[in-house]
Amino acid sequence: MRRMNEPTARLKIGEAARAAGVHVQTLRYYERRGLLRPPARRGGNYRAYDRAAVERVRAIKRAQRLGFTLDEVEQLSRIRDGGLDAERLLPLVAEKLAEIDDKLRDLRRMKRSLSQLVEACACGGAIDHCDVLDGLGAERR
Amino acid sequence: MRRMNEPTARLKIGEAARAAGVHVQTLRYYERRGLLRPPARRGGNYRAYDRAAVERVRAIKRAQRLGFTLDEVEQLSRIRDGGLDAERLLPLVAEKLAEIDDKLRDLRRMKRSLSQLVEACACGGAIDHCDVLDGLGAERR
DNA sequence: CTACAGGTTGTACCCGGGTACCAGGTCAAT
DNA sequence: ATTGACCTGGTACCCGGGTACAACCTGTAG
Repeated sequence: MRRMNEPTARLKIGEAARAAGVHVQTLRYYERRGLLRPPARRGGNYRAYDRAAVERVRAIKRAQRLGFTLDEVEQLSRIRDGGLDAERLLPLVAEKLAEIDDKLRDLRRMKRSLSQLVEACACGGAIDHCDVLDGLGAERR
Repeated sequence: MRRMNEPTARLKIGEAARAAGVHVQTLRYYERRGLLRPPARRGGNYRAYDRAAVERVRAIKRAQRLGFTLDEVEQLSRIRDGGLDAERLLPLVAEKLAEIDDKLRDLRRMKRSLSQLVEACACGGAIDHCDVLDGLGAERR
């Protein structure tokens, strides 16, 4: 019996792309960029992806949504593969944490403004200092 | 006496750009895109910006940092200029609020992961499931 | 055997958001 | 009157992150 539990799935590129929620070309693009190690090949020279690759792609997209560039994702992974050198890792991560805090602050401010706007609208109201575009037009006016 | 308090500053483009923290070409680009109303002109056909324009640019940059595209900023301002039509405004804003919540969630998750990573490093440690890249490599592994 | 979906490499293009560069014009100081 | 910093419009280019297209190959179903 030659069957372990899920012996590394072997997805074709189209299947992997669907599984990861990206386009086929995106996978090839990541490979070209060095973000994704070239997968094994199987019959017909087809790329054979495993689940881990799919997860990695999902992770990349997540990191991207969080404001990391692909270059930064690359750095992070290189650091990890190089054994997580703390000396190199910490500054990078600290910087990212600071950025994240900035974004959190801005987003919270924005959320407050938008919520106020919605409320004002709901109250039928004249929103003359709407705080979102002239208001998003000024820190404070 | 022909002097009110700050009678709308009249900044040249370079001054306005410095004040707003962007490049001169960015102001012209925004003008071309219709994001910035063409400012008055003064002697020598120079653009004459007032403080409000500068504030608007700062606001645009803020909105952009929050993940709004320039097109969206345009929409938001058009809505506002059209008297803040609640029917049109609310769906757009609601969508943006949802997006903002998503981003907040992701950022908080990321922050947690990165903080854990930093701590683990500080403890000198082997961070094998570092939750940031294979971990940022997998939701849960 | 043929059709057809879906692979392969390669190169070119697109979009958003700027940037760079050019060949002048302008204004203030010297 | 000249110099230098800054302005003008116009056009071309760059970068990140894909996307499209061409020309060919593969493997399964009918």
